[in-house]
Amino acid sequence: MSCELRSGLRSAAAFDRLVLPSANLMGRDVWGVLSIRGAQEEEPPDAQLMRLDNMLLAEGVSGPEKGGGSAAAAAAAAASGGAGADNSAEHSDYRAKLSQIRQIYHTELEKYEQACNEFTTHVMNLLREQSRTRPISPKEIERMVSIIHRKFSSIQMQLKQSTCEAVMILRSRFLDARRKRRNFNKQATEILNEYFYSHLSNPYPSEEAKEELAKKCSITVSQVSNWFGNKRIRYKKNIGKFQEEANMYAARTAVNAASVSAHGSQANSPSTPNSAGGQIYTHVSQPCGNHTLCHST
DNA sequence: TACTATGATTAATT
DNA sequence: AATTAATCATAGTA
Repeated sequence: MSCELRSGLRSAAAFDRLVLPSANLMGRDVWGVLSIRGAQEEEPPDAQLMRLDNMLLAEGVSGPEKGGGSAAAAAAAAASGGAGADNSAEHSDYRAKLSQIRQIYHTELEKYEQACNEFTTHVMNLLREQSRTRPISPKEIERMVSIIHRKFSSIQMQLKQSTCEAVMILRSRFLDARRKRRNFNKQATEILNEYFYSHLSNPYPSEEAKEELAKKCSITVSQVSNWFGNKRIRYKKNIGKFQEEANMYAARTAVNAASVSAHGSQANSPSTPNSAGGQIYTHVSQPCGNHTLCHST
């Protein structure tokens, strides 16, 4: 199910330029409109227009200047699953692109509005001229104006639709974080490895520890969790392969541990880095001492 | 290009 | 809710 979706996204990789379909909608036969009798058949899906408006508003494209954007992005991330709830690096990228879209949208919208006004006054002038040669009822003028406005608002809707599309594409790309996976920098990996190997007998950092690591590595807490999850399983699967690494970090942190003992003044006892020279991490879960099976009740 | 390393995601498990 | 195990998709490399 998600495979189809993903493969779809994969192939739709041409999103390097998030260009809205150009504003040449204006070039369409605006002039011909006036001669068209049945301007009524401009399918008037107010519902759809509302939907578009709502979405643009929700995504922070049509809302107030700034501030709505991040909220919308957070909402979007949360809606997707919540795993990528707090990315700041990617977030800024997302926001930058979103504001790009937003800017285009606003410029275009303004252009349309201006064109609409210009066109209206132009037609009015024409009518006024004609009124010298033939009588023109106010009703007719009204009708003309309403036709013009209807036409322009339909063009506006297309703009809104295109913008929505662009936002959707941007969002799906943003959400599929695997696409632009980056390796952590050397320093971050060092820090993580250092922690891992110095807590080899129980490589499960607490929430606070994760936060600290995240800060040190300039990555998110969920990334820290991911890293430890991956590391644990991969280490366990092939301890031999990691032996070298383990020794290296064990030696390194042994030196470190001598000088650095406690830098924060937490009430809690620090994690007491057990120097696990060659210790093999074996799932230290001893919930109920003697019992092999610990059924609740 | 094929292979490995690695970060992210997902379903299952507890 | 946190973790495991499997898997995906890309980055880095031979």
